[in-house]
Amino acid sequence: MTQPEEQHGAPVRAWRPTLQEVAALAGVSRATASRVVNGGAGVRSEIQVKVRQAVDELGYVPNPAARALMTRRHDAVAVVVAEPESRVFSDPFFARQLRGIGRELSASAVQLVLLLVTEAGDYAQVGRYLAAGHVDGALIFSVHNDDPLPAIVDGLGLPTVYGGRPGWEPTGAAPLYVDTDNRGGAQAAVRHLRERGRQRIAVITGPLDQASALDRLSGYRDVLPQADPALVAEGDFTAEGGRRAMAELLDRGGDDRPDAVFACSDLMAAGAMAVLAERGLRVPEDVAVVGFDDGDTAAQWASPPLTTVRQDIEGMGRLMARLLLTRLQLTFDGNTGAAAGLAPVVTPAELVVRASS
Amino acid sequence: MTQPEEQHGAPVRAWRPTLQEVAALAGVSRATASRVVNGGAGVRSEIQVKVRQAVDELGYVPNPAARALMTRRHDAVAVVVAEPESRVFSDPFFARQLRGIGRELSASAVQLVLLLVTEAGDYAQVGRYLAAGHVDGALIFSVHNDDPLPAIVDGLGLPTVYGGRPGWEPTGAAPLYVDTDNRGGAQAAVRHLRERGRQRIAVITGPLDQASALDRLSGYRDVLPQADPALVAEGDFTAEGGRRAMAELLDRGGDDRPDAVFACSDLMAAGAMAVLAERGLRVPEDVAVVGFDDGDTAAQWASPPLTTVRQDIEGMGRLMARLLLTRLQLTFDGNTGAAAGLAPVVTPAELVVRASS
DNA sequence: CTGAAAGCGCTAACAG
DNA sequence: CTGTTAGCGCTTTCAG
Repeated sequence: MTQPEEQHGAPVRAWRPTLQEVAALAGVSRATASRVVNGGAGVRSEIQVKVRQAVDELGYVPNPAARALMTRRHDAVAVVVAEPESRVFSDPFFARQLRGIGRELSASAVQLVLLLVTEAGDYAQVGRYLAAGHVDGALIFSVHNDDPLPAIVDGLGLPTVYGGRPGWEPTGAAPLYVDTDNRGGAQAAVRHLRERGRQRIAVITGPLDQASALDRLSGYRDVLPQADPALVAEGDFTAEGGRRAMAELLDRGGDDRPDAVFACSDLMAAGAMAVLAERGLRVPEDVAVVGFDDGDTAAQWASPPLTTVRQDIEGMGRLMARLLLTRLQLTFDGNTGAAAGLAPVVTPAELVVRASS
Repeated sequence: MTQPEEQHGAPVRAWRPTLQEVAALAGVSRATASRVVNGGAGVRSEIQVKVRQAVDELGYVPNPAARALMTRRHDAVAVVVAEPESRVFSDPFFARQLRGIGRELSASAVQLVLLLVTEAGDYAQVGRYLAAGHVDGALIFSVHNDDPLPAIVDGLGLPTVYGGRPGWEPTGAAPLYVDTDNRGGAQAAVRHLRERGRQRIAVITGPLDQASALDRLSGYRDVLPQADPALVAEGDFTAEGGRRAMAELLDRGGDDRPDAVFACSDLMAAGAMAVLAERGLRVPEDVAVVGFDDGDTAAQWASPPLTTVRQDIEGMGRLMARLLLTRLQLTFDGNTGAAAGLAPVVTPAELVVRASS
């Protein structure tokens, strides 16, 4: 008996059948067995059946390490999420995008490997992981302007798709990304407030080292180029940040307070509304509020329900995955992708009017 | 020239240095190079230096596939999340636990592979993935009573830790899990409402095929064994479910409506509060509300702020990871773990009183 | 259409 | 302490 005796019920299946044994049982060579396992192209169907029987009988599952060693493919992609301010996960935005990605990948039997960057030191670890060639490609989120990741994947030549337009100057190949029309959405939001007759429209921005935050601010400025600088407060996409920014806006103004505020995320809008409530200001009578995201929770459960800019978040996730997958396919075929007409995608952002404005 | 000519800036580093070349450059054998790369135990420090220089010079990174083929370890664990009702990601609960797990694993340089089960068919895919031996262990969340996953990992003998007590009868070894004191927390919540003088305390439960939901309901019944059955409504942990359940409770009662409600998740509490607001019922004057989770968003941003049962969500995630890691270490040492005194952990749940009750 | 042979890059005995 | 020798399990030319 070579198997160690178990002390408990669950048998640790330390030993797993190999292709060799499948071949032996089916009475064919390893090579043929391999062909069948990989689709069976060019194998007599009679033999295919025998091999598949053997596979079932033995419960054979290919060893991915061995396969990867040979093929240099892993059928896995990394999703890299940097959350320096531990923001990502309190925001449903990312979660929904992740779901879209998961759906799309699992349809192609490609594994999703989630890499969380929590502390600065993790960048090196993630870099090593990617450099080791664990995965065939990467999806990278919420890149800040000083983010080391783009340089890393660029240096590695790892096929990558970004979530949100990366704000850095492209050095090598043009980056592939999926983004919302942040600027257009912001314009629509601000225009809406103006059309409602609001005179002093404030904005609570996201962190200004991120392209999405900058773009939304640009949209605001497009519509209100002459706006009082005191109407702009920087937030960080979190509820707490929205809270702080709103308080700041109110404290600044004296009695010339804003009569509307465009918060660049729903979470910040929620924070802002909490402050307004505390100060006895009614929404929308005294101050109209518009958010951005429509990532369910915040917008729909706020009272009053939040007017916001909707993006198809899950769809963006799917798109990212799809883009990467075709890029990988092309790479495998020896094409770099850019040549094949792969290009960034910008999805529309649509204003949804509810009671808060 | 064997390397394909690049059409674009980014060089695809198709070729990567192997241990062989590191050894050659350092003037030692592969074996020695390998030893150095793996810590250098028992190698003259003089040679270690030479090898490390070669590693740096060449930018060598070990090929994980080759290594796994040999060692049968992957330094990766799977996190399996089944979200049949697409609930998981709208709930900050899971996200925070994930963060705890990520922190703990990255401290041990163990990779986190996220497996999302979205549709019924995905179970087979996840099963195959786990069976293939991609990972050394698994963390499994939100097991329902008919969940096929426990049987799968059990059959595979894959070291596993559950998030939340699995509600099935243990067949093999006793399952390892990390859970909150759901029952105790629920008792505290209901007792609190009773002490506040509430007479008709309703409960909005979670999905009753999940242990956590059942345990919370048990806590309610512990305190109010004689409660009117009409005061119990089944929810599903989502805001929308809470909404429906609350409406049901109000419609049932006639003018004998509840004067308090214990919602078994914050999200459901938020839904319930929305319904109460719509019907012109004040919180807490007319109906007191208590939630469960304290997963930031919902509880803190509700108005009025929600009284709820707090659990250390991130800590639970860390604990799960830690438990699995020590279990893996033991497995590697040839021990099954149960023998070594590894046991489930139940963390405390503490009532946090805010304005809603 | 099938089999034989040659590794992919690495680690783990086993000698020296 | 270090090198030599065998593979891990799989795919993939290349003959037949």
